[in-house]
Amino acid sequence: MEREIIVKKRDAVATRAAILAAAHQRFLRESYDSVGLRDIAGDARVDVALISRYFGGKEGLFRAVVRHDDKPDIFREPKSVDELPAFLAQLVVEDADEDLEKRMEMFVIMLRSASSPKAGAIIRDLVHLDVLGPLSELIGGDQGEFRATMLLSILMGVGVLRTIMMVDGFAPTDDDMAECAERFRCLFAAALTC
Amino acid sequence: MEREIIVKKRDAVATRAAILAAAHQRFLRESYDSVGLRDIAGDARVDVALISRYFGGKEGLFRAVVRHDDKPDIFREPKSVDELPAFLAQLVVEDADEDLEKRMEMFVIMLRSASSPKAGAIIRDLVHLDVLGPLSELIGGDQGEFRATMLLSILMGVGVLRTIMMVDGFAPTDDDMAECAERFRCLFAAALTC
DNA sequence: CGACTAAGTCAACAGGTGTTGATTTATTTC
DNA sequence: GAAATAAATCAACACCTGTTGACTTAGTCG
Repeated sequence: MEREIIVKKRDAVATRAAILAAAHQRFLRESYDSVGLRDIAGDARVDVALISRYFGGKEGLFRAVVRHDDKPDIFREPKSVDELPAFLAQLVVEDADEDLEKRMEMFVIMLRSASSPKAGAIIRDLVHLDVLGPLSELIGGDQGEFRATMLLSILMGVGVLRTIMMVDGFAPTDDDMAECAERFRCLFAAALTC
Repeated sequence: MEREIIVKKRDAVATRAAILAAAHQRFLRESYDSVGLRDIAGDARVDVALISRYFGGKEGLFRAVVRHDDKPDIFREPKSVDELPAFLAQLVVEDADEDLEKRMEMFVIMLRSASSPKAGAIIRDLVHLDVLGPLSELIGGDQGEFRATMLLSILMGVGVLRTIMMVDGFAPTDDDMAECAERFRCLFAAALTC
């Protein structure tokens, strides 16, 4: 009986993508310092050395992860301030829409590794440029930056409690999901008008 | 010329306290995985081995840190729901009161290490028992838990943005600190009534 | 086919991690 | 003062970390 050997075609871009995907999943669940390159390499079924080769090192890999995927360009969409609360509420509550969920993942990755010295610097830049900037610009006014920070605080806080601290106080499981969304819409609106 | 030698008295409880204090400061600024026991030992001017001896290991030390200090018993004080928004706003904005600042430090420590596998478990327990429990009990009602989670989300979010992501959008430096506090009071009140 | 290049493998490195045992030193007790 | 006990030190341990260089293999082009 011959043993079946899986021969993987030699495809640089494919393995690069595999590494990137595996790293995304790992960084989504653990912090930068907790994740080892050998863990990622194992998931991607790839030799460890290839990571340092393709991405220049762990830091480069992390940078590639947070820049590559659907980055949190949530606030780059042409959206008026009026519909912002409802949009954000949907973003927080909604569970079905895969696209929105993908976008929230980037927030989780950022939250998880924000306290690591190396990853933190990368993340801080990303927050200022790609999130806080567009959001405060959208809101506008002299209090735009303040209110943008407030909105982002709520967003981050919900993310922290839910996915990192595993608090299930929001419980969008029941059919009262619409009610939950309405509550968040109200809260976001308050943050804008306070 | 005789070299001055500092002879440290052999005091178990004193060195234990020194280790605890050094660990507190380190965990306040970096994540559980980033901080090394040798860093802490160096700060406390103590041999590394003593840490594992006194606290049973790194995990035990971290547990001692988050349990020992002025734990976030913020919500254990007999406080009515009515004055809760103003109190939380003061907690967020106030910079002078050293006591409140000390209490917020525990939140930062929790946020920093929440994503580390080992420290995360310890923190999650702490959040549920010492923070979320009393807070939702204070608020009461069938929506108490939901609203408690909302309040804590804002609190956590502000902490994340400020001390970890280093976003200075709130800027309580100017004399408009009172205005800033009022904004937060309004936001917390909205979270309670939404 | 043969040469060339790109892709992947292997092993080892240098440095850091938390932890433990044996040892020495100081302090207290008889 | 001598014995006993607690406190602190030292050195080493396995283990894991990211990274690098040399090597082997697969795919391609002439």
